[in-house]
Amino acid sequence: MIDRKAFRQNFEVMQAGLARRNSDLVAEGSAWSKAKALDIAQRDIKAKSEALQAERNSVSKMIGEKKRAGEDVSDIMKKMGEAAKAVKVLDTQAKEAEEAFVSALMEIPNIPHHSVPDGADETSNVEIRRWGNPRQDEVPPHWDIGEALGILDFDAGVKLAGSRFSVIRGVGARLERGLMQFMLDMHVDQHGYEEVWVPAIANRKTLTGTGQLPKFEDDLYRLEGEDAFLIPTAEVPVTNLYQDDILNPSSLPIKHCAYTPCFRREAGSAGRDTRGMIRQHQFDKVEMVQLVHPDDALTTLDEITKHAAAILEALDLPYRVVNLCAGDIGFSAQKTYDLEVWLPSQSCYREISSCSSFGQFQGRRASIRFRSESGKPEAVATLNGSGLAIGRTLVAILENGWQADGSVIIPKVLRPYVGNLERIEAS
RNA sequence: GGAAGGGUGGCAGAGCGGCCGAAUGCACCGGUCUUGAAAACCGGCGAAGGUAAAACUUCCGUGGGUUCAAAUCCCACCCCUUCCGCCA
Repeated sequence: MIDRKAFRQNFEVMQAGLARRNSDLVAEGSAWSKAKALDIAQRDIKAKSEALQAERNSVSKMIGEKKRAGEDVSDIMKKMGEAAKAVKVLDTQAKEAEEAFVSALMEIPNIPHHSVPDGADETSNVEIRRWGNPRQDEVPPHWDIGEALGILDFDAGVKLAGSRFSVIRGVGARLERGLMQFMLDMHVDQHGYEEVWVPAIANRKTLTGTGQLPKFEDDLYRLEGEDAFLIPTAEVPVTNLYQDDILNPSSLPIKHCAYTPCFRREAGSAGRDTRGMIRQHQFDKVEMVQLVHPDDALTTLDEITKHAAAILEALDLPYRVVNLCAGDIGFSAQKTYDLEVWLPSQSCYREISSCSSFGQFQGRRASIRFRSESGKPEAVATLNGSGLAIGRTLVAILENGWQADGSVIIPKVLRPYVGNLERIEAS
């Protein structure tokens, strides 16, 4: 959620920032433009309501005092009976106005940081750096490699659950599990994160705190008969571990990593990546989350990005870092670096990790605060990054490690996790 | 699923329809004392909106109701704990 004081005081600046995402966001009829009117209405009705409440409170107090003194108060009480009704009406209106204002605010995305490049879509993203030597020879797509080796079974996924589900078998399954362990171990042992194991189901409040709700309900799997959803990312439960808390500043930064399955309906991506396991309804991911002092948000973003990149480097997978443009960053994000891994079958880089700073946007929504230097509670800054998406990592390993004889070389650091196996061969 | 009990400030835990945003203890912050610390003593200490600062308003699980006045009374819902049942 954007800061409501800043919304009033820096309206023009924020509007310009928002428009960098998409000019529709500040157009007539947008949540942004509605919010301004709703704020004025809200303040106006509240002032009226509060004045009347103040009067009711003071008269009520007086009635109590007079009664105790034995005086007759029936006249005043009769008069207050009328006023009480008016209070109720105004109070209801004030609550509605406040609610309308807040729900408009909830629909407004975060303001992009000034270091985020201009642009409407991914074509304007800016490459920051590259690592590794991408192979340029002809490599089959991972689904052919995986099926030939007997470790990927897309038909089974369809049979069991539907399209965009898959089954991993044998060494492939062990590799999926090994990747998860390897990534968690690295973040815990070398990057200083505390591992947490969290529910894969979250309630409405939790999903609102990180920004998936109310706007993106269609992207989530909702549980029948309950106001709860399957999580689309570990970011949701892990960040919300601290919802409604006021943290001691000495406890910052808080660093967590977690493995969870992730569930996405992919409502808007029909026809994209329909083959293979690039885009699944269910996938595995190791996520890093940090809660930091607001001043440290951007430096921490660099740090998280390095932590994610360290996994790719350890696996010897070529990648590049991309600074997403204003039109391409997510709803809650202030700034995002994507890590894109080289996929030789497609001769291009594909997203494998997304590292974002949310500034205080989520901190305000989820009411995660710390006691600031002034003694007043202030929203923390939150960040997260995939470290990494496991299914896509498996894809990258299959393609980058593929040999002309059809086998796949397993990266050295993973071998201890798969019984010291050096390569995957057809059985 | 059945039964009982319970949701109050960071925690524990009082609370008669008005004098209750709320006793008390712990924790925390500042001070006295001390070489330093502990103890003891003194003082401070919830959040949100609002304001230049105040005033003022709201918040005792959530939503409604009764009343001039609700943490306190009534109704509904949610959650937690314990016991029973079921169960990885």
